[in-house]
Amino acid sequence: MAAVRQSVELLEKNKPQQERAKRTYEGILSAAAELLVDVGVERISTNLVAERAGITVPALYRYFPNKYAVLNALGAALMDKQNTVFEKWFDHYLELGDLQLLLDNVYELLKRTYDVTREQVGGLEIVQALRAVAPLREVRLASNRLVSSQLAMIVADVMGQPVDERIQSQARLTIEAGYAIVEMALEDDSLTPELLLREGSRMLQAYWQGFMRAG
Amino acid sequence: MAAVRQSVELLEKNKPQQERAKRTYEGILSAAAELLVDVGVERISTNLVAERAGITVPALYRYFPNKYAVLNALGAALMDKQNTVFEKWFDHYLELGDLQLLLDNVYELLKRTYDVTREQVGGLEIVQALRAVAPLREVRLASNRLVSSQLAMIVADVMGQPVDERIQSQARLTIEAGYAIVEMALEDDSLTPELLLREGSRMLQAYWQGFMRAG
DNA sequence: TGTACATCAGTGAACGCGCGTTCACTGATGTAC
DNA sequence: TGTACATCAGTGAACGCGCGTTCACTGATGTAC
Repeated sequence: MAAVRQSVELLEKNKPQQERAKRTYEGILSAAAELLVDVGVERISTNLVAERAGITVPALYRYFPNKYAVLNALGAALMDKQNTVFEKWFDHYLELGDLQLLLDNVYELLKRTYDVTREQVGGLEIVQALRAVAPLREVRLASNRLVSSQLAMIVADVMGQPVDERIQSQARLTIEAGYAIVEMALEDDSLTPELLLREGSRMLQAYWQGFMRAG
Repeated sequence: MAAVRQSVELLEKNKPQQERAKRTYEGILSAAAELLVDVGVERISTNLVAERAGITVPALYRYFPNKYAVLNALGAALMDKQNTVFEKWFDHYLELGDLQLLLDNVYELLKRTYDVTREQVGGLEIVQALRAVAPLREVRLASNRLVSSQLAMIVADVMGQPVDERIQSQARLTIEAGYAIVEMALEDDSLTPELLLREGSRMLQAYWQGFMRAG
């Protein structure tokens, strides 16, 4: 009797080609981001998005098959930015082949991730929609798994160890904890973001410090 | 022009008094939990909930003013269970006045929180709805703040320190990270929950170990 | 123990509204000649 | 440089449906006498 959740098309339809179309496309994403803040995931609709973007609904349907595809595009763009921050940071400090240098600069990573998420309108709401909306959940999971397996591989390589379950889950946990810390810093205004990010980086440092002594 | 998000009534209306009413009330909550799994937060509606609970919609409105109140009741019940787990664990190991004992048993706390969330139908979905749905977000934040300020107070007391911002954010971060770990263990089936919870507890231990040496 | 009655619990029917989606269309843009 | 034409972009109108919410109501439960 349980209704099986139908799979949802998340891919975009027509790509915008002309200048005007690109503005429309961007306008849809901006409107969606604003509405995520103003009315929330549970209330957002293609009608509302089109109205706020100043276009008619069929124009939206030209580019997106449904509202999940809009949220997906929004989420994918933000995750891309976050992943880029991570990769740049990682590559930069890895140059010397010394993991300790990475550890010493965890705060910088958290702060940059925080900044990039904060700069995006509705950044927090987007990230939380990725957690809560089922068709998007898998997108987020896949992205986090990818990043953490890259992390696990490189760390194992530098330390001359095999990529076992232990190191995989350590990497996975690190990524997940990192995002949780950033989200908390965005969400909670009773403590300053800097303080929370500081503490967060101390936590990750302490975690890896033990591993590096043991390994 | 930005639509201001209206505040939403989250409180229940009539409390069920007779036996039959209690069954109806519980049936509403169970139906909502199932639907959270089957159709997701963005699709759940009072109509769907009433239908699945085997009652008519006005019967639901007898107890809840809207769907947010239903989700709120569901979320509050789960957070209560989680907080109870925490408090029992905390009080139990604090008896000897030794924080180290608490640290040594962090895994147990995470595992019990994991279990209690897993046992609730739609536990993960409920927790994520609490994050993503704005009117509920504050409920979750308030609960986490309360628990972490209690933690901060007791820890400061045992260590003979004042409750400063530093210790407050440390406690806050611990609670938030704890829940993030549990949620990841529930969400990701590519790594075993036990392994992830183990790693999670190692992370929290390493974090506090440094604090206790320093303090 | 029986029943009348007050209160509690749930129903059926109705409402206006915004939702997602599609259609045949008009208008804008860019380019081949 | 001008224009005809193909393609791209967006519109207006319409649809059936499920949504939240309310109403006057019937039926169930419990208790005073």
